Amino acid sequence: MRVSKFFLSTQKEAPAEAELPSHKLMLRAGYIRKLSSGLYTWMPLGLRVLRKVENIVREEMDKSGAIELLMPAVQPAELWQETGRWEVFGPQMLKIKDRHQHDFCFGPTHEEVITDIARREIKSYRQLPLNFYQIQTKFRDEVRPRFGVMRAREFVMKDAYSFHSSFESLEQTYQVMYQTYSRIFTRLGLQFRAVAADTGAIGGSGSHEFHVLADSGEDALAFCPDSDYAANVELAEAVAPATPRDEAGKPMEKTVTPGQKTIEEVAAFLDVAPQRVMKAIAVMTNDGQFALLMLRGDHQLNEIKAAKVLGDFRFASDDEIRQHMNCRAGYIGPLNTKVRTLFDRAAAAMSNFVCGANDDGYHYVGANFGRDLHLDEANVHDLRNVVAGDPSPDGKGKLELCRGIEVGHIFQLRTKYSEALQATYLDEAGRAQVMEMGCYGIGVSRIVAAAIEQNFDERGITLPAGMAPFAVAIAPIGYKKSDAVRDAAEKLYAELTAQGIEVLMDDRDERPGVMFADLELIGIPHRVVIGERGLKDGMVEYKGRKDAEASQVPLQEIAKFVQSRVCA
RNA sequence: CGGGGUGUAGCGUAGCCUGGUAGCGCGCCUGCUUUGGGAGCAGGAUGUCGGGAGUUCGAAUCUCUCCACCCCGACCA
Repeated sequence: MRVSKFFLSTQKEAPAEAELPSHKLMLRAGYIRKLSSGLYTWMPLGLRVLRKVENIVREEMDKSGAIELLMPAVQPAELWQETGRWEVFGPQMLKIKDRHQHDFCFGPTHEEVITDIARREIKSYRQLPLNFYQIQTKFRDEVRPRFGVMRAREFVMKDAYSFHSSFESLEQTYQVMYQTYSRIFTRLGLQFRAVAADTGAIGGSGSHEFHVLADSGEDALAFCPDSDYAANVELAEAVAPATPRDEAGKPMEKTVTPGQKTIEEVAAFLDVAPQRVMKAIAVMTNDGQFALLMLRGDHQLNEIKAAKVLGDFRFASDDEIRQHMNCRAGYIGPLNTKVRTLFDRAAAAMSNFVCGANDDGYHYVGANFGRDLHLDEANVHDLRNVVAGDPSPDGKGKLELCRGIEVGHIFQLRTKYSEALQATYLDEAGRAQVMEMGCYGIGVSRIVAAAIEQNFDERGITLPAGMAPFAVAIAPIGYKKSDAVRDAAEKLYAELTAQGIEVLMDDRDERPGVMFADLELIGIPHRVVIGERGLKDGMVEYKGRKDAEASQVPLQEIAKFVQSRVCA
């Protein structure tokens, strides 16, 4: 490709709205342009990268035995009403009406449609297992689109759905997908980690997320460097402390703590460590029940874990706290109350602790279970986020934390959708059986942003070879003025192109600085500079995008040299 | 949805508090010179100052209102 025939639209300055390096660079390099919140055009250059990702995903999916199809983006409401998700999915689903006022949605996901295909087309256990996939545009009306294509409303996703006549078969395909995903992210040249995950709204049992590791990632991940344990912090189990509670010390005292409401304030005021203070969080469950969640002062509530015990809940308002506890938030404690109180495992292991006295301006000091309040083991749960240094749940070391960008997610759905939509097949005995299902997603467009988040420097994008928009750039200096330069550049361009290498020839006759800056910004892994200065001695210059120094290569050898670098 | 903020040329911004000529850098167009790290000189084009209403002799500037976008918290690939 020649720059003169292509469309580069680089910018020196990034729009003010962009925060993340990947977002800024994608805009500056002219990969994408924003149309509206969460809606982006893939410009010619960015589209090449997106297609690279798509193709690798497609190749590996095909290799895994999955079969590609393409479902409609627009879906009728009836199907979603069958599974009950027309209501459940909520405002994230873009609902639209056709000219007959019939309800449709722009598909946020395709379980309903594929399961409808399955129930119509699959009759016999002999046809199973099957794994269908598509690469397609989804729309989710995100509460807060951000970070460019990282969390866009319209995005490209690879989604696969498998159907099985037994759970064992589902588990097998799940394993195959796990390995396929690992291969895909490896081929893309990304640093990633697979973690055990919460199954969220889609439901089902087994689930893993694949994360590209990046400090700007929205998810916190816990992993054990001494074993293969890895889980999203949402899910990672905080095990109960191994050491037994200390003996109760001095008798409990009610202490004045005027104006000291937060854990930090109370701890500082009483001159104790925050982990000796018990934190109370007041919530209202969906059925209107008021409850207290007790945590160690230095720990954070994990709302997903709490919801598993309580069902959906929200934080109680100040009025509700006053009504049930007869005191302000900040002075709530577990003593002398009939309110339902749940304790985190670590909170339940505290002794001689500080807690609110359920009396404005007072805390108890030296409180102890057994002596001062009864602890019912049935009320002890894992309610907190793990922190670095917590023991690994597999008992093989200590957890570390890192951050990641979720780019893939695999689920064992089991029969949630097949049952709702009556997707059945006939087994060996001729009886109708509900199919087992799995589903497997990859955020294709998100991968591009995540990859850049992991691969950039002060000059621009440094994408791995598998994703780069072009493999090689040729920068001729004095393209119009010097016959020697132009001839050498044209010859190299023809030679490399004939080898099937994707070359971008900068024939704009721009000044060198402009060419270098552009070619580095847009992330081309290999660059050949051809100028009269070098040609006098029969030399041209080669520089890898991540190399510190350029090297001189004889003109006669440059084609072979580049070829070997590209194929390395 | 709640909280905070911003809207001035394609991009980045000054001006707003204290009302009176809309300015700068980059980019763009023309010409000449230049050609190994975002060139120099000369000339040029581009703004309903987010929309509407109000106050005022006069509004980018003050007031109200709507809209859009961004940032921080609950969802997801």
